[in-house]
Amino acid sequence: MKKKRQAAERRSPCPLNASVEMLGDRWSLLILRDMMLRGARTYTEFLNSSFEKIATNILADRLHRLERDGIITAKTDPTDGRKLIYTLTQKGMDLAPVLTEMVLWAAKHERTGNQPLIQQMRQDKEGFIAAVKGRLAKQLDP
Amino acid sequence: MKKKRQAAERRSPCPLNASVEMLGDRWSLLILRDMMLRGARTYTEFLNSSFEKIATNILADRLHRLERDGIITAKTDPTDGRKLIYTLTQKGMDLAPVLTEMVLWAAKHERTGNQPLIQQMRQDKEGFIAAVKGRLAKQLDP
DNA sequence: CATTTCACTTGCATAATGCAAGTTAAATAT
DNA sequence: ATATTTAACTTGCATTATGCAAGTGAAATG
Repeated sequence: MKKKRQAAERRSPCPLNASVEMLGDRWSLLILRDMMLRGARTYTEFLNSSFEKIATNILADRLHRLERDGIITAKTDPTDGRKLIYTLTQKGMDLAPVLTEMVLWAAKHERTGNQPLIQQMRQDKEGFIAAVKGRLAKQLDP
Repeated sequence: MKKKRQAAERRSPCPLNASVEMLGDRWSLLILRDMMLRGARTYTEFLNSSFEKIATNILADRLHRLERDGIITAKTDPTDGRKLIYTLTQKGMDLAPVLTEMVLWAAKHERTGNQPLIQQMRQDKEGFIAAVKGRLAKQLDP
C-alpha cells in the first residue's frame, strides 16, 4: 500500500471528484489507453502511437502528473540511458474497467472506429480486462 | 435511435477519444453524478447540490454541451415557467457504469468520503447500477 | 404593483492548452 | 575523437478555457 496524499487539497471528499481531478482532462486517459492497449512505454512512443497528436509540453506535464498521482512510474532504460520507461502501477492497471466502460459507452452511442476491440469487450468484458491486466502485470513496477 | 452527429469533427475515431471529448473536463461528470445520485434536475439544484461549487457560467455551458451531445434534455417545468427540468436520456443513463467504476477506483486508491455508497457499489455493482437506472427511468425523456 | 426567484449573461482576470522552436544529455556514425 | 542523431524534454508566446462578481429579463409570489 502506497501512502495516500492530498485528500485535503481536493475540492470535495467525493470519490468521483477525486477521479475527475486526476483524470478529468483531454489527455490523461488517452495516454493510459496507449499504455494499456498499444504497449506505449516511452515519451516518443506516446507521441507517435496516438492519432490525436498531443503537444510535447502537455505530454511531459501529464506524465509527471500521472507519476505524482501514483498511476505510473518512470525509470531509465538500462539499455539506453536517454530513455525513460513508463510503467503502470497497480493503481494505473485498476483503471482498466473505467477505460473499458468508457469505450463501450461511446461505441454504443457514437459512430466510432476499432470495432474488433469493441466486439471483444462486449463478448467478454471481464475476460478482456483480465487479459489487459495480465499483459501489463509482466511489466509491473510496484 | 437518435441521429449520430459530429464523428467527423473528432480528433480521432477512437471510442475512448469520443468519451473524453464529451466528458473529459472538470465538471461534466460531477453534474451527471448530481443527477444520478442526488436527484438534481434544475439549474439551482445543480448549483446547490454539489460540494464543489461550480461557477454559474460554467454550469450553463456544460448543461448546453451535455444537451447538444444527447446526454441530457431540457424542458420547462409545466408548473413553473421559469424552471427548466433537465433529464438524463438513455445515453446519459448508460453512463452509470462509467461513474460507478470511477467511484470504485478512487475509493480503492484514495482517501475519500461517502463510504455507505461505496459499500453498496462493492457489494452488488450490477444491482446498484440497475437501481440507479430504475429510479431514473421513471423520469426518462426519450 | 413590488419584490423575489430562476436561469442565465457579461466583463474581466487567471489558468490551461497548443504550437513552434530551442536545449541537454546520451547514443550512434564517421 | 568528433559529428550527427535521437530522446526527452523546455521555453516563449498566442489562443482558449475556467473562475469570480455583478448584472439582466422573464416568470412567480407577496
